[in-house]
Amino acid sequence: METQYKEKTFFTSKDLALSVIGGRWKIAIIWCLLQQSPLRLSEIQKYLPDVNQRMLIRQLRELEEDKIITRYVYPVVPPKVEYELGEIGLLLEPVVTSICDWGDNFREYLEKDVNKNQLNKI
Amino acid sequence: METQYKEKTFFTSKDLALSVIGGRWKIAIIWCLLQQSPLRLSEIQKYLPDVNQRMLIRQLRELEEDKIITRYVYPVVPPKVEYELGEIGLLLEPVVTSICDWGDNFREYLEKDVNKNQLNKI
DNA sequence: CGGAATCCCTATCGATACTG
DNA sequence: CAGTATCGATAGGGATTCCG
Repeated sequence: METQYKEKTFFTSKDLALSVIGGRWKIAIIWCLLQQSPLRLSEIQKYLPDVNQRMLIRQLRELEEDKIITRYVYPVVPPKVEYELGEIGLLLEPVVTSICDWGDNFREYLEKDVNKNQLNKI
Repeated sequence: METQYKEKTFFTSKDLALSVIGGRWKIAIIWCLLQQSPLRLSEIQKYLPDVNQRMLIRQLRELEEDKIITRYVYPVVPPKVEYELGEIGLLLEPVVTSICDWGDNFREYLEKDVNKNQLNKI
């Protein structure tokens, strides 16, 4: 989902939003930073073990370009970098929450389905 | 985002949700079906001119497998097929709404930014 | 520690053409 | 109309190495 909003002239709200948060791991990253903030790269990696480092860094860069997150570099040795949600990024909380809520519903729905199938087998 | 929840044993709610609705065009498709339902393939294409037909069909199939949408085939010539949100799919309305709302906020945020930059140039 | 860089492979995407 | 088929392009991703 690397269509940048900067390149296009017109967007509906959903297209604009999806161009920014539609990336493969972006919602997951934002979820992390809503759980705890700021986070160092290595900490995000612990939250998201399935994402390889290169991808994670790419997605973090894109989010940074779009001002969703802020990246603080401390000039120390060894390096210390912290990521944090910006003003507009924090407003994504309802999006993440509604997705998690729906996930809960979907899980229940799946379990109901399993029960139904088990009943059918009797 | 073709990690199917069926293959994994454990998921957080967000991972489960993202495995189902995280696909490239799925939120957009669900958005369409919340605007109007049922919709024929050609009608969805009008809503989403940026999505090519093959991708659209693939994503529709995946959503169908996951019971998010229902596909009705009328046995007529020429073919008529209608897509509709299912019970659990309809519950995605808050997700889509919150994304659109955030898109509005982000647009405002961008415009503020433009103004700031213009002021800086004076 | 937090990356950048490289190689390399696969999955997904997208356009076009074709079909019942 | 609602799809398949095909093919080349691109994004995703793993592993490893190197650097300040």
